[in-house]
Amino acid sequence: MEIEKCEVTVIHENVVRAVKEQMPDEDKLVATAELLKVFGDPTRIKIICALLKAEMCVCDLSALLDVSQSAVSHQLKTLKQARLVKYRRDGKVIYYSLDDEHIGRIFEAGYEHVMED
Amino acid sequence: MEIEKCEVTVIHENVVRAVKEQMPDEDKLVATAELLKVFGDPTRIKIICALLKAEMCVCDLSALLDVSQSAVSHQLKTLKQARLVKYRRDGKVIYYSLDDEHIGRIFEAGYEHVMED
DNA sequence: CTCTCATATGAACATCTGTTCATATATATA
DNA sequence: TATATATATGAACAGATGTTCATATGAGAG
Repeated sequence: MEIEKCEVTVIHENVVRAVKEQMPDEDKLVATAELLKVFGDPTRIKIICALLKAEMCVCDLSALLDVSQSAVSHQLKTLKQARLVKYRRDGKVIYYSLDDEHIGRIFEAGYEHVMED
Repeated sequence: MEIEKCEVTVIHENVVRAVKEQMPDEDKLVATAELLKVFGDPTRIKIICALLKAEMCVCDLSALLDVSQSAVSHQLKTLKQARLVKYRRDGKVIYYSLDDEHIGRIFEAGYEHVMED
């Protein structure tokens, strides 16, 4: 009958119950974490920030950010999977752009917070 | 005199130059990535979401989220270091809350994007 | 001062992540 | 078809990350 105290102790039952009712679905929270995680890497956020200004191809991003072509390509794959960027092909060149104006809002929210210190 | 092609090839010089001028400081972008990275974990985003509703102590968070006391405490440390949460002591109990209403904005921006699919 | 309990912390460990390197794919051009 | 170039991809590896476990710290109660 060994029960660790803190696993079970709830100091403010009413608060916990009230908040529990207001909490969004677990799935949605996990999805939100997964989305924001994609913004949480220097290379990726630079790509996002760059694409906020103009659509660009892999070589341009590579030169602009001073990151290898392979690294850019790998990160673009991550961004694609998270549906943050879309692309169009024109001959040999593939142009990437942000999938959605919404993406900018998330970036801005983070950036503004950083600038307010 | 070996130069890999893509490291140097810039297909759209003018675009790259223009975007480069508009890019924020490297530091700020890295800081933004570091900030958003903190939101990119299921446990932490749940803590943030919970504290959006009410200030809570470690035990309550542990019970609410069904995560061990130790894990909650470790994550609160991360959140503290990123200045996302603040705390006040009342006897044995330490109450955590969001440091800033701004934090909610970032969460909401991500959450809303998730809900729009 | 001692006991209890809320919280913090350090080490260990398994997993995840981002880059590099080598190579493959796809498209245009000669 | 052969070659050049833009991009993608898989394996490998080092470093980061999140949890657990054991233990420490700090404050109130007795």
